[in-house]
Amino acid sequence: MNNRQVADRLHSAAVHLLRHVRTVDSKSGLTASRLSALSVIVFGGPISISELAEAEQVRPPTISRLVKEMEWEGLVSRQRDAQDRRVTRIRATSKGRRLLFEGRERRVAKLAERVARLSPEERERVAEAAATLERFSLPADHPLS
Amino acid sequence: MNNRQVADRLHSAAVHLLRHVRTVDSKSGLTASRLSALSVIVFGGPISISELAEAEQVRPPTISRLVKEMEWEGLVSRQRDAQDRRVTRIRATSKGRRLLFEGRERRVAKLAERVARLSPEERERVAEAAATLERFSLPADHPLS
DNA sequence: TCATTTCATTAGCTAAGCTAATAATAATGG
DNA sequence: CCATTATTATTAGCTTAGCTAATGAAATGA
Repeated sequence: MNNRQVADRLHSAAVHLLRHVRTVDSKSGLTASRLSALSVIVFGGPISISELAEAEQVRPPTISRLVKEMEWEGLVSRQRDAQDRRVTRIRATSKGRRLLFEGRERRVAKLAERVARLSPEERERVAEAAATLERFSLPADHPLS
Repeated sequence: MNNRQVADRLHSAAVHLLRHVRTVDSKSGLTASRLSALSVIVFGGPISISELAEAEQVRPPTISRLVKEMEWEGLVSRQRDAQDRRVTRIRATSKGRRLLFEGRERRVAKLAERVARLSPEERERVAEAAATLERFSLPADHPLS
């Protein structure tokens, strides 16, 4: 299998994998985008809008609105940076942290059902590849990398 | 690594992988959803709206609109089923086939850049896992499975 | 036959991406 | 030191893609 074929399979698998896990989101109140951003905020510490946008590979206005909504819902809070007053630092509230873990758990549980169906050999290979993938699909300077 | 951890990594990798490849879509005129649906139409032969919706794991109205737009753009054509006149069969036009291959190529090329950066061992493991994943992230009755 | 079921579409809502324009602040050069 | 430029974030307004509910049209079946 050449690079292109590997890439093609990865692409197709990723698309369908996410469609599959998305089915549990209605219960959690956290969509894929929010889960992902919240995860960066929780684990990547207080972070600015532009840093968050870059980490999430989207444009600042997209994150700006996401944060506004999450703030409204009490999942995150903002604080003006004392050194540079243009910047606001975003951090997760305890409610945000709790919802992240719950929402993640739901998605991951859904996926884990399928992981559990694999043969031990397949599971092993997928586990190894997942580690590699996790590394290579993040931008080099992603806060979680 | 337990099932949950494997699943967690897969989830995270899939999210960022798709964000990454999405950056090339503006040039192709084919978004992720269209690429995916068109792919099912091209390889899964003439197919009804409901079959397509199930294959894509979305609701019929979502596919209905997608097909309407792709038809408008000359990528697919419809034909009433002679046996059951409620059903329309969708098939790709030659333009649709061409655009699928081009659009896919762009996304996949973007991904392949990263695949190419892996060590031979990593690449091998990812390739094997991709095959497994492709199978397991599709519903059992997906036309491409 | 007529009541029910099935397939597809339409209408209308939400979420999440984008660009362009604007406001506020910081940094810089004359 | 002030005026200009650059940076950070937001707002406005557009698009795409998901959803449910309601509707029309065709098939099925009691």
